[in-house]
Amino acid sequence: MPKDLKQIVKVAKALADESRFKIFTTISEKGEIACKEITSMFNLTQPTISHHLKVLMESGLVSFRKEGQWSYFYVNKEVLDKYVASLAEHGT
Amino acid sequence: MPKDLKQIVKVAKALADESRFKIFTTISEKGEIACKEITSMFNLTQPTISHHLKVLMESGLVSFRKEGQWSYFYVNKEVLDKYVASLAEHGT
DNA sequence: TATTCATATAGATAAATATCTATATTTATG
DNA sequence: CATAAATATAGATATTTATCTATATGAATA
Repeated sequence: MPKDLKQIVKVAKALADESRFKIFTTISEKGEIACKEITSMFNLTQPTISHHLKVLMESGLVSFRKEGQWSYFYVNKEVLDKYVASLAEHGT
Repeated sequence: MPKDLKQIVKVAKALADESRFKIFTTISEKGEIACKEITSMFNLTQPTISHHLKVLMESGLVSFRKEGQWSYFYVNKEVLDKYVASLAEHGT
């Protein structure tokens, strides 16, 4: 059993909602994206997007940098890679 | 956005609970294991284990074969690999 | 400084779900 | 066939959570 089990499960949880998974995919595809633009792409309110971003951030999967009044979110690839690697152990 | 998004999210959901993740890991490590033995390894009742196995099965991550009164559960590696691959696209 | 714009937070609510107890189902064996 | 053993199902409950509206915070600009 991995010792960072809780961290792994946190990442799994972050990906375990369809809306949030789509948001994650969008961030990944864009490289960097502001909350505003994400909100414009989904049929969800700004606070709901903000909530999902928070969950993604708390899992470590996503980080952000502040630039003026904008927050630009991006995928933290090391965290994703670590999650992927920890699962890949169980594959072929 | 992947077209089998719902399937991917189902797998993510299956892994998004600590107990269930541990059960999954145990199945993977053992190769094949009966419900009974899993139950003996966790501080959860047999119906709860049975519930988690059902969720894992419905995600496709786990399959089983019946042998007499025992059900032997095992990881469906193609499904895991597909999940891992779909995530790895977003990594380095 | 007043206003607008981007994001975050608070609080409410409905839906999902992890867990339990009790019971059913299925298979092996006396 | 009766009993035991392994697993599944039903139903209840408490917790989690996805979403919303309303509001706060912080930054830019007129």
